[in-house]
Amino acid sequence: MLRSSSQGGSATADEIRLAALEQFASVGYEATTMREIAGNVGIKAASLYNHFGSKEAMLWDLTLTALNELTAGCEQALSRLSADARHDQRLAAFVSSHVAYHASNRNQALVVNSQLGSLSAPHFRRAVKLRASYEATLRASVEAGVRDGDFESPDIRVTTYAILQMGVAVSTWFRPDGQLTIEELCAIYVQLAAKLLAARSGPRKRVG
Amino acid sequence: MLRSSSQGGSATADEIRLAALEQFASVGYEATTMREIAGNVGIKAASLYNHFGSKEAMLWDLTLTALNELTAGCEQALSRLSADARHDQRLAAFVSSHVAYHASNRNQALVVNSQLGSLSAPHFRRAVKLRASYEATLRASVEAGVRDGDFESPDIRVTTYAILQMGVAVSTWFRPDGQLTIEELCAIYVQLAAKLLAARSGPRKRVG
DNA sequence: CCGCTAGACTAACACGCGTTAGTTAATCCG
DNA sequence: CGGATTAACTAACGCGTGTTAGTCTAGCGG
Repeated sequence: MLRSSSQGGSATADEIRLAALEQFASVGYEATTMREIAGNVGIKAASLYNHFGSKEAMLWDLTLTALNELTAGCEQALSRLSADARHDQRLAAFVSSHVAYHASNRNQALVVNSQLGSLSAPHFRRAVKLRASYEATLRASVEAGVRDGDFESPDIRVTTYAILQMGVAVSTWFRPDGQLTIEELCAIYVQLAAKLLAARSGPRKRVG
Repeated sequence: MLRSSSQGGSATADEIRLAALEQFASVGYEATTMREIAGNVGIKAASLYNHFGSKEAMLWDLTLTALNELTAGCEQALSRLSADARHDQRLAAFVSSHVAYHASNRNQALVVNSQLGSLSAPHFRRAVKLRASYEATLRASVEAGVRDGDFESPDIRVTTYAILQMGVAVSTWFRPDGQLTIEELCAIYVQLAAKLLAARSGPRKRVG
């Protein structure tokens, strides 16, 4: 009875992921029923268990891939920079990838940002750790910039949260058919983050 | 059988409000059971119906008072300014009251910001309207400042959301026993908002 | 002092939930 | 071509939900 041995790869599993994600994002995990998810895929609730061991397993699957994609996007963006890139360039790279993710993957972002509490305790802890390490990446960047005098901030931790959070909020109001393209949006947020961290004297010249 | 005629005023009703608010904020409306709320008050679930007509009525009660208090705080802060206050002063007043509310009333803020979707459709619409008018207050302030050249922004709407959202996020991480007092916190956010909207040339002198 | 009301209680209902068991039709591999 | 596997199905279970009905008791006003 290894019902749940091959969890994951099939095309149906991806349809389920999509349906679950949409439902979790729009009404929340607790308010979503297995029968609704199944209905949106075109199967019966019991058949979901051929692909996922439980409802919570779906949420965990979605959460994990979302957090991994978010982190990967950020690391990729930073790795594209030359090793001696200026602080404002690193900041711009992070913010741009952050905002792009939250605009392109609104449902994933919504789930990660408001349904984590429905995970089992161990999964919740792992998710929080992943998110914390993502946040630490930005904080380190901000700290370095402040240390070198390129940035100025009344409070590094608070400012880091502010930058992250204004990007996260994009997932709640951005619409792809709206007035702004994702590229324009990223550019705006890069400017906003730069202003938030602007030093009174303007950025220093790098001392090679 | 006018069970629900006198909804509201008693001391028990307030205990219920408090218990429901805490539960809604910490695990969400859908995951909260009437038996849990009742248990935290020290009564049985059925007795809740002597004070509130339904579970949704509790959420609506909490939502409405939260939105009203938020709006009232902001209006009060703005009304304390002299009529010819500078744009940066108006901005500071708004941001300060915004952040103070979200730091002092974390549970209320959390409910308003992530449980609205569990309201009935009519109540949901009213709540969204109230929140929109609150947001419009800030937007108008930003627009006026930009028009007069005191502020500069790559996109007024996006910047308004950014300011609001970085304040909202305070409710998710602020702890009253942490390193920052609410006053310090407000001061930080006032500075951040000012930097976000800073004009390259610095604020103009007012032409009286 | 008595009747009324407010507000607690117990008991129960109808329903929907996540999940399991067992079965059946299609599809893939040797 | 035949056995095994995949993945759908129907049926059902046990439980917890929001809510209602009806009862009991303490306290207040006339």
